[in-house]
Parts: sequence; structure tokens; C-alpha cells
Amino acid sequence: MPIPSEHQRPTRVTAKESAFTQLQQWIIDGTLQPGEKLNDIELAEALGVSRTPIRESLQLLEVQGFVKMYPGKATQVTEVDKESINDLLPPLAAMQALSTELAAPNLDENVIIELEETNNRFAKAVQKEDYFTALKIDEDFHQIIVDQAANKYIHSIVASLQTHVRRLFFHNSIILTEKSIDEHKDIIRLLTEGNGEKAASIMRENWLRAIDEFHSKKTD
Amino acid sequence: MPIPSEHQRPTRVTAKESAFTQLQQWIIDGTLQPGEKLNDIELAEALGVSRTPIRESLQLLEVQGFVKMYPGKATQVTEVDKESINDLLPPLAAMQALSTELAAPNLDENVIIELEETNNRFAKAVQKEDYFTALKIDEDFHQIIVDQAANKYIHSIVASLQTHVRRLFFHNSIILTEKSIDEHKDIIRLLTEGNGEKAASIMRENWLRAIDEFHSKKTD
DNA sequence: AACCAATATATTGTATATAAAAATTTCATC
DNA sequence: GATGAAATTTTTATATACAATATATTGGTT
Repeated sequence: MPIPSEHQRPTRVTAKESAFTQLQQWIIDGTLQPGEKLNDIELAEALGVSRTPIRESLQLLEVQGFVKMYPGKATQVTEVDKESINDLLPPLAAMQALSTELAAPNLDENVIIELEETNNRFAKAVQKEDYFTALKIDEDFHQIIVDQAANKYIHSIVASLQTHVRRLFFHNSIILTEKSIDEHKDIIRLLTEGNGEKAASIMRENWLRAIDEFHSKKTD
Repeated sequence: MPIPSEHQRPTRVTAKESAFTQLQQWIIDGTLQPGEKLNDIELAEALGVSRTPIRESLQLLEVQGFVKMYPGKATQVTEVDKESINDLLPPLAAMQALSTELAAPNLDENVIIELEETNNRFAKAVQKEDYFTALKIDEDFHQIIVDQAANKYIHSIVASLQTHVRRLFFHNSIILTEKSIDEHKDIIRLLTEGNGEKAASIMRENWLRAIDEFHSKKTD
């Protein structure tokens, strides 16, 4: 009998986990507004759980920088400072560039194909001006490269920074331009040629350019 | 009346905070061994608090990668893989290099003096072969630069990676060589001259070199 | 003796109760 | 009416009680 390979742990989803995911989503998409005061009991009732998993989630969200807890006083959603993009993107660009360098030696044919397919889907979304979908696909594209770098520290840093980028997107409409499509193509080509250094350089530019575009589009 | 400028919140130290700090320290210094199974109740008794702050601390430690929780099963201290230095230092080097670049334009006289003094203390510790103190002072040196970069995302990323470096130090005796002293001097000089790019480059090398030194010294 | 099932035990996750602190309101005094 | 102190309310932090799940143990059957 071929044992069905579902031995990826069927770990039950805990109340804490689902509460965390939901609260994070609410903060990212603005359901929970910046500055809003968070009340344990209200949230617990809203999610149908007790205060314990709520409080545990809030503590994790504090580490991520989505809420700030003033012990004994209050817990509130952090502000969304548009200018934080200036602080957010340089480290993210550095991590993505490093990922590209590390990924370069390990890339096999299938990954290249996956990158190309993802970039095609990205191009379609941008052309349709479906920027929300485009952002998600763009994340996928970069995630493939980060995964290839096979470095758990980078992985977790990028994941954390990405959630903040996503929040800024929801609040201020980050725009992904057609230029990204070509840059992605360049990166794929350079990776295929084994030129990790140059690919990393384009990758960095790809991210840092978003800072300027974000500022030039003050049209909320 | 000049109000005494102690309006930095006198926030009371919560049980959770002290438990977290203590547990982290125990994991870093090896009191809690890699792979060791952690029991809520035991830890609670040992620290004289209830399970709640212990569990909250463990969850934060999981985010940091010091423990792994298997919901419903067990919580254990993560392993210390010597080879993880290969994964740990490249992103840390990248963040430190970026910090150097960002700090360069903002440096005033006092900070330069502080860097020089810190490096002098570092040199003394290395020469005395007091490597534990040297590591701490080395952290101070780099922290000054990270602080000058004034970027909260970088700040928190570096803080997190540094704790893992410290753990590796305790478990495998990372050695800081005399070469670091000179590199620090170079960095200070280049920063004084306003050459942030070159300073960042030396900074990166300073960190990446530690990988080789770590490997060459297999003598536990 | 080996294996399996059923029970017991231990350990975790969640809910609730209690304690401590801060914010707010009330009331008295100037 | 304004100010300040005391008391009340609200909210947070911690402890404990309860429930659910996994592990260990026991005992029976082959």
C-alpha cells in the first residue's frame, strides 16, 4: 500500500493562528484603522474566541510592528506613515539582491520556466491595470528567487518586510509599472546566463525605483 | 522649574518581559540545551510566575527562531547548527553595509569620537584575549552605526540576527581577530571622509570574513 | 513473546477569574 | 467656576481552571 504522502504534519489550526491571520489582514487592508484602539474583549467576541489567543496574536503583531502595546494602558494599531517606504524598501532591496546572488548558482531549468510564467501573468495583470493582483503576482515572482536562495533568515526577513509593503499598498496605492516587467525579464536572462552579480544589481534597482514612483504619484 | 527629563516612560517591567529575557539568555548561553524539551509548568515554577507569561515568551522566542512549537505536542529549543553561520552572516553583512551607507551623510563629530573610543575598548579586549567582552563591544561598535542609519526596520532585523550570532558564539567560540580592529579604523576614517560607499564595502567584508575564520577554526 | 486496543496520564491550548494599574468621574473645597 | 483629591470604572496583566489532544502504560489476545 503506497502510503499517501500526507505526512506533512496535519497540525491543527489553533485559535491563535487564525486570530493572528485575521487581525493582520484587517490591519493591512485598513479594516482596523491606524491609531485605532484595540480592545481584547471586543476582538475576542468578534472572532468568537477568548481573550487569550487574541492577546497572544497582538503580541506577535507588535513584534511585526503592526500594533503598539503600552503595558497597562492600551494597545493600538500603528500609524501608516507614507514616508516609511523610504525606510522599508532599502533593506528589502538589499535582501532581494542578496537572494538573487545566492540563488544564481542553484537555478535549474524548471525554476526559470516558473519565473517566466509568473512574469507573464504579472504582465497581464499590469496591462489590465489590476494592480492588486499585480502586486500579489510580483510578490510570487520575488518569492521564487528568495526560496531558491534557501536561507531561512533571509526568508523570514523578506516575509516580514513584505507584509508592510502590502499594507502601504492598501493605504496608498503603490503602483507597479510596465518597467518592472522588463526588469524581471532582464533578471531572468541574467540568471540564465549565470550572471548573478548583475542580476542582483537589477533586482536592487527594481525595488529602489519604487521609492521614486511612490513619491511622484502623490495623488492618493 | 526645569522638569527632570525622565519622561521616558517608567513602564513597569512585566512578568512576560523578564521571563522572555531570562529564557532567551538561557538559550543563548546554553543553560537550555539545543533540542531540550520545554515544559510550561517547570519553567513557570523556576521563574516564579504562572504559565501565561511563560507561554507568551515562548511564542516570541519561536518568532525569533530560538524555539519551535509543535502545537499540541511539545515545545523544544532549536538546534545550533554550526553551518548556520553561512546563512546568518550574509544578510547581517548586507544590513550592516546598508547601515553604513545610510549613516555616512548624517555623522557628526561626537559619533566619530564614540566610534573611536569603542574601537579602542574593542582592541584592548581582543589583545587581552577576552573574547566574550570583545564580542559585546564589537556589537556596540556596529550598533552605533546602525543607530545612525535611523531606520527602524534595519534596527530590528540586525537586533534579531545579532542574538543568533551571540548564540553561535557561546556554543562554538567565534573568534574576533586583530584584523577587525584595523577594519574598524578604516571604516571610521572612510566615514570621516564622507566615503560611505567604500566604508560599506569594508563593513561587508568585515562580517563575511568571519565566515572563513569560523570554518578555519574547527577546534571547538 | 509480540502485537494491538483500551485506558490512563501528561501536556498543550483555551477560557475564565482575579489582581493590579490607569483613566475617568464625582464631589468637596477654595 | 476652577482645582484637586477620592472613589469608581475600565482595561490590562497574571493566575488558574478546564478542555482537547498526544503520549505512555497496561492488559488481553493471537
